[in-house]
Amino acid sequence: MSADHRSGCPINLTLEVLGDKWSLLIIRDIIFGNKRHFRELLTQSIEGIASNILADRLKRLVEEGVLSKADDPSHKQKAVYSLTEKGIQLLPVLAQMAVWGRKHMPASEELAIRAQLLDEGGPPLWADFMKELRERHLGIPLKAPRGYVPVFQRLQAAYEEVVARQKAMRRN
Amino acid sequence: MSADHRSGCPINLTLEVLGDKWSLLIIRDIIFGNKRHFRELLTQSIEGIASNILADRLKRLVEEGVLSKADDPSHKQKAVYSLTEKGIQLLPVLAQMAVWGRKHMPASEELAIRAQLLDEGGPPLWADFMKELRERHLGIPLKAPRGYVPVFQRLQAAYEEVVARQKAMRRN
DNA sequence: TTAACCAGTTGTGAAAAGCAACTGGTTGCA
DNA sequence: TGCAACCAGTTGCTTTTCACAACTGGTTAA
Repeated sequence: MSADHRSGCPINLTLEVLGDKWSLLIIRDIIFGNKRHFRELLTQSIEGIASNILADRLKRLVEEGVLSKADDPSHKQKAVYSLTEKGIQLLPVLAQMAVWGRKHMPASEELAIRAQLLDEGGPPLWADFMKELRERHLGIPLKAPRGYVPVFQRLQAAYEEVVARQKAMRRN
Repeated sequence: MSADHRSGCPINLTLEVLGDKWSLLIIRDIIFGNKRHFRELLTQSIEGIASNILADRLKRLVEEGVLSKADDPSHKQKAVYSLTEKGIQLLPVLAQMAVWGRKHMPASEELAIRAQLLDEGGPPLWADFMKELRERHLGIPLKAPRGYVPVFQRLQAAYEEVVARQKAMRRN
C-alpha cells in the first residue's frame, strides 16, 4: 500500500477510485448507453452532469486506468473514451448496485427493467455482456454462437418496449 | 420517483445513498468487523473517520433504512447499530467491490484475504453469510447443519492466519 | 469520588460540487 | 470562402461538504 491511500483494504481502495456521486454514473452511461464522446456523456446524462465535473472525472478515470482515451480518426477534434479491462470488470459491481437500487429504492419502471434483466440473468449474463464490451472497447473478437442476440441489444429492446407501453398507456 | 432524486435509475438511487467515501466503509466495519457501537466504529476504523462525519453518516443510514438504532440494555448510554434487511443485502455489492479492489488495486495481503475467500466462495457463500447477519442483526434463528463453521469465523480465522504468518516472516 | 468511557456537537479552515459563461479549434454545407 | 453548428474542454464564482481538533453532558466501574 502506497502512502497516498487511506488503507490497503480492497473495499477502501475501490471507494477511493469510485466513491463519489458521478464516476460510476459515467461508467454506466459508457457501458449501457454506449456513450463514447464528451458531448454525448454531457448532454445525454439524465442526471445532468456539469461539464467541469465530467472533464475532471474522465481525467481521473483515465489516470486510474479504468478508461482510455484516443483520437477519433473520423474527426480531428473528437476524443473517444473506451473501457479498459479494469473498467469492464466493474460490470458486476454496477449490476449488484442496480439490483439493490431496484429492490430497495423508488426506481422508475423504464429504468428498472435493465436491472431486472441483469438480476434474472445473473453472473452468466454479465459474463456474456463483458465479452461484448471487450469486443467493442478492446477490439477482441466475440465468438458468438449463431443466433446469438447481444445482451446490449436485449437490454435496449426491453427498455424501449417499456417506454412504448408507457406511451400507449398515457394515450388512454 | 420523488422530486428529491436526480433520476429514477436504480444505480443512481444507490449512489445517492451510498455514493461517498465513508458510508460503505461503515457498513463494511459493521458486517466484517461486527462493530456495533459508535466508539468501536470511531476508534477501530483503519481509515480514521472523524467523529462528526461518523455521526452524520450513521444518522443518514438510519434515515435511509439501511441501519437501525437501539439502546443497549447493558448500558444506558450505549447505542447499538444493527443492519436492516436492506443493509444486509448490500453484502453482494461490498463483495463485488472487494473482488474488484483486490484484483485491480494495491491491496495489502492481510486485508485482501477476505476478498479472496469472498471471490472463491461466490454467491452461495454470500448467501450463507447473509443468513448469519440475519441472525445477528435481526434475531432470525440460523438453521445450520451440524459442523457448520460460520463464514464470519472463517474470514476472521483466515485474516488472523495471514497476520500471524507476516509476523513470523518479519522475525526472520 | 474520581477516572475512564459513552455518543455525539461545535467551530473553523480547506476542499469539492455546481452553475454559467466562455475559449479555441474543426467540420459540413451553401 | 464564409458561416453556423459542433467539439472538448476551461475559467471564475458561489454554495456545499469534508476534515480536524477541541469540547459537552452524561454514565459506569473501582
